[in-house]
Amino acid sequence: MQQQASAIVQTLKSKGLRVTPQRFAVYANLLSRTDHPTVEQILTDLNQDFPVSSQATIYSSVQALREVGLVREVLLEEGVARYDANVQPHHHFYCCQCRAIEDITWDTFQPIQLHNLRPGLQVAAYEVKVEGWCDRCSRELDL
Amino acid sequence: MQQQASAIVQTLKSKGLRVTPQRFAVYANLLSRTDHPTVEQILTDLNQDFPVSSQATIYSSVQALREVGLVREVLLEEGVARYDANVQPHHHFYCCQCRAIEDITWDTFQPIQLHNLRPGLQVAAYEVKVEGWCDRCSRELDL
DNA sequence: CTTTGTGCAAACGATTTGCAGGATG
DNA sequence: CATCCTGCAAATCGTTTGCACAAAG
Repeated sequence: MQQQASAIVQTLKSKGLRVTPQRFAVYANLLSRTDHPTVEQILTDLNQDFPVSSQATIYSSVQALREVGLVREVLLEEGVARYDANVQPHHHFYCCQCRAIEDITWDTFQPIQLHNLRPGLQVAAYEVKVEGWCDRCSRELDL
Repeated sequence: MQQQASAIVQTLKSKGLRVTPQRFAVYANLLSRTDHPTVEQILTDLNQDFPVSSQATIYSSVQALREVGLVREVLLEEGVARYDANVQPHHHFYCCQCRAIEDITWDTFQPIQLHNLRPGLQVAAYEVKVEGWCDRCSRELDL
């Protein structure tokens, strides 16, 4: 998932997006991590050393990236949207304790029997959402 | 899922909840519908003819019902929490167009192969989230 | 009569929006 | 140079909270 800067620029252009330092930084940041950060977390990360982007711009960048299919929104807990540059279909594991989110590769599970759904429903996508405790948290809680 | 008023009262009491008109109304309302309403929608529905409850009280009722396991929160779209009195495990279908939510019974799909998950993860629950278009919307959109 | 719930309004936090400059293609 | 983006601040919207009063057990 790691890409050269020039490759990222090409990707953005190929989707018809103007390449700005802020948009580049947001997408590069999302590509470099797998923890599905919130806008707040991206903001903190980007502006760590010196100001790179404002919060409003991160919202709009994420929105733009989402509209062209380079980023997906992940809704697993109340109140915050998280973002993911991995747009390949995959499932999610959510730790109820530390709230970490972990990807589960698509072929971990056998395909769902969508033909068992009642007729009339048109399926665009699906995913399995698994909840529980990650290694560390289950150890700390003695499960 | 339809229950007598007295049965609802019994259920609430058995969970150690004080029975108030507002709490009763919220739970009865959730039991009577399968569309996973938001707090706003419950409020509108309850106060249709005459005032029954305030918004803040619905939030707190839903919270109380959730804590004793009579109601579950459903997060399928950004920005709003929806509530469901069906606490049996089941899956969800979400219509991207009209935003309707429909339950999918648990045995529609074969059990997920949880043992394929990487070791260390403790699973508490899972569900399949299916997205697409419902009958009406797929017809209107000519899919 | 003690404890808990209700309703109002104010507070909050995530997200959106309006708008005046500024940068991109 | 026309278009789109950025950043700021104000606005919005769902949800939470503080508090005085009321109701439940």
